[in-house]
Amino acid sequence: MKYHRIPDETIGRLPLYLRELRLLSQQGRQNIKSGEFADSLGVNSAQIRKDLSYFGAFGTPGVGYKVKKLLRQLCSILKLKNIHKVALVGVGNLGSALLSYSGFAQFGFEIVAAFDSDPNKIGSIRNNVTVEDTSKLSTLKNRGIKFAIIAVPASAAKEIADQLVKAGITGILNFAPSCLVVPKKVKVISIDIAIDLARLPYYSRVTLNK
Amino acid sequence: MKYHRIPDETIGRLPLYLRELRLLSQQGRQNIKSGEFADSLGVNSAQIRKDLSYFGAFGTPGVGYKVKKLLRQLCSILKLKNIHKVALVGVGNLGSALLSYSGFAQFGFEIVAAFDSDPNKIGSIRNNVTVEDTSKLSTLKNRGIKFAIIAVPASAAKEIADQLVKAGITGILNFAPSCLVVPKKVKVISIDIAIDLARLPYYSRVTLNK
DNA sequence: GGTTGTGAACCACTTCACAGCC
DNA sequence: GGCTGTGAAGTGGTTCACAACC
Repeated sequence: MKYHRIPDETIGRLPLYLRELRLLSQQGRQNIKSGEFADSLGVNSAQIRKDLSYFGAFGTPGVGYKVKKLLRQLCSILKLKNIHKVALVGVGNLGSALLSYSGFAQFGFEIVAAFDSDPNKIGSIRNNVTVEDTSKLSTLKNRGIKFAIIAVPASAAKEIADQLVKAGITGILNFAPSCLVVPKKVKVISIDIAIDLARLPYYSRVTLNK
Repeated sequence: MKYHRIPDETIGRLPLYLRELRLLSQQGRQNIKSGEFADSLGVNSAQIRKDLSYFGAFGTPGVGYKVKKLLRQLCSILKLKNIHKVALVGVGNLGSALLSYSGFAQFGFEIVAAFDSDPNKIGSIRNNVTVEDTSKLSTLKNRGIKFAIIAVPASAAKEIADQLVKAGITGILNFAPSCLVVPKKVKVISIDIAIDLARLPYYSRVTLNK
């Protein structure tokens, strides 16, 4: 295939494919065709084949894809073959929930550090992680931690992001309702739960009966 | 302007504009020009003008937009002028965090009901909300609740979604790692935190030094 | 003079459709 | 025969650029 820039949209879908393949694998499925796979994800089958084709030819014409093999390939493409250490900043309600969230493990993520600015929380242990003072964020550089989750109030997020960048973090998952400005080499993915919720009413047909 | 179907992408950005306008309003700003507004959000200024133009002409040539007026217009477009009651299904770690999350209020959302299948949780009170048995989901129909948040394990999500649809819910914010199939009249927005995190390593330049 | 609102141009992603292969 | 991989066509969102307006 000729060279093509790989769309961000494609990268966004690959983890979804991975999630579904895991499910198929657990169900004992050996093979899957792009058509059936697409149906279960609610996308077009050509979309899946095209997405995969950016990275090589993983299937067999007339047969389909081997579930386990494709699973490994996707992990490799997404650089999920090794365990990734993650730092959590902000141990409030949301941060605490994230600390005990089991869903990260399946993609090889492990929260190994937690930070907060509240003296009452610093030093406490949650899910085997000791909460450290945010002034210690610079130590991440020497601890092999490249990813961070921001779960602090909007007012503090920009400052935290700056410190994370200085500490050599290359990827940030941001839950603060704030637009973060970072150098190009750092990737930020922002999730604002309230904003996602705020999109729903628009689509809701106004019904006259209550 | 001629008729145009309004892109989903536009609807996705409007709450972001709303969030930023709130900030500007709090700072006492009276007016904002699309150029400055765009810069603060990291988007193109024509994008903002085009997004708004789908709904009417809200600005003044040569001057810009009145912050408070635009704020009201956006609330109106997004149907956020009234309080929206929300039901939460799944009172685990994430669900509990969502119950005490203060960010929903600014868009007029209020979690007024919570459901779980765990007998130990049913009947308990959290954030002034009594946890009910999931078998009571059908009562939502008569309680004026049109939106729901799913925060249950993937294995239970499909079943819960079906029950929510039957109970007249028109919008779902889904945190379960599962593709939900619902009638067209129901809008689902899915957030899978682990999947968003799983996109980060791909973008991370592999550095040789640890 | 400066900014909005918007048709037109542009660009990028999606879908089609079929050659190639099993 | 059936499905993959992919160039080509289609589609839709983004950006340009400027007329209209304050």
